[in-house]
Amino acid sequence: MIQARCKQEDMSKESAIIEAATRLFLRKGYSGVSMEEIARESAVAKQTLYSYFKGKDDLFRAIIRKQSESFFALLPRNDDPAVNIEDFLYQVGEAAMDMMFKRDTLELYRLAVAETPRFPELGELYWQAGPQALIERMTDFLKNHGLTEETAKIATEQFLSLTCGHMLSMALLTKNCRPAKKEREERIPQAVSAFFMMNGQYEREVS
Amino acid sequence: MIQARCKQEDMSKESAIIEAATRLFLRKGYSGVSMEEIARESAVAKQTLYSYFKGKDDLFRAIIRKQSESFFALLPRNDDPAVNIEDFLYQVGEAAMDMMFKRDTLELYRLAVAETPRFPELGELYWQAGPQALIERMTDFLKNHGLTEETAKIATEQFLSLTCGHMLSMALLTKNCRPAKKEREERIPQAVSAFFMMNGQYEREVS
DNA sequence: CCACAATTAGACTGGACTGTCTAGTTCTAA
DNA sequence: TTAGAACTAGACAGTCCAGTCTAATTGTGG
Repeated sequence: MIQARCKQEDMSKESAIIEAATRLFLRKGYSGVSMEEIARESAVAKQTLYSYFKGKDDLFRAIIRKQSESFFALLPRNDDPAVNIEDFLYQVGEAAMDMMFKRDTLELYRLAVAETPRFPELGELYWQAGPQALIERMTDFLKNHGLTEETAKIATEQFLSLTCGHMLSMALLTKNCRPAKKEREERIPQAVSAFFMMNGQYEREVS
Repeated sequence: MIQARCKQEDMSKESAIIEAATRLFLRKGYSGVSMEEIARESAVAKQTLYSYFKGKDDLFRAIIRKQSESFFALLPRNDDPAVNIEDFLYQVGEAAMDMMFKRDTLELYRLAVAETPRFPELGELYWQAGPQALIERMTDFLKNHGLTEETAKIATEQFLSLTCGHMLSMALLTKNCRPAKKEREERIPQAVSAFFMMNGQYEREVS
């Protein structure tokens, strides 16, 4: 009565639940959402909800887990050793910021931070799937371009801190306010030139 | 019956409430604490609670407001123009990290991030009283030492991102795990030398 | 000693929420 | 066609909580 039927309902009950729950959790936080609301929003009976998921925490874990993985799957994965460092830095910087400052990513980040005391493994997971994964990829790339393990790690952390650090702190403490594309973009060349100053031994063939 | 009486109960009801509520909110978050619990913990009747504060949100706002101001009151406030830049950077870096990575500060930060959607003015307040205040002080200092407005602002943000950025992200997503003093201290000279590389025109008379 | 204010314990209201249960309905596969 | 699975709506039990109310107690100033 509430919603038109779909023919291909094989997987669609579960995915409707997941979709609605994701939307609600990202928008209103863990405590802000009730199972009834999720059931209503996904046009499914409460019983069905509980037949797919053991309980609210189980559903929440599943949602956030899936969501964080799919978010961060978009992180740049450039292991072409032919690319020079400068181009790589520009790519990573831009991709990382585009990703990090999307509304949904910020909300997920907020949610992860907020619920880390209650669901510590989600904070861990989020860190691993997101920032840590990016750090590893970037470190590997730099190692393949002649930096030592230690230097590569430090340079990576510094580069990401420079691009995202300040604006991330600010965005997390401000409702509905994300940095403008333009403002974001100024930070990349700053961070790139900082990188080269601190690792002066590398060539800079591009402008 | 529960607790021995104190003679000087003038202000002590209210301060007992504030103290207990602060402890509880920092430990368990907004939704995780009930008014009954606060009343019990501060050895006060529920009615008294409501005579001092209009409701849970009113109490919460008061607590977080006060707490964030008192936390950040400890931020370094060095406007002695005789101090050279390098010393200043070391001072600020150390103070900022000591402050930022205390358990209570991290919990407050987490709380502010978590409740920003619900209490936007608290996120704003936290940002103003904390990071923003530090940025302004540091920017002023640098302007008094010859940097332009724009350069000072950029250098400040970069310096703070470099010292705190990466470790803050990690600490927020990890329960009960703060970076060790030793690990924190390595970052300061890195950030200081980055500062001077990017602002090469300034003398470096100290090691 | 009295009047009044502050405080207390605890009951209570009204509402929200999780998770279960029931009884009926639709879908599907044999 | 029919049996069983999946699903539905909605009631329900049990818990928790914010905020109010009452009746009693304590402390204090006059």
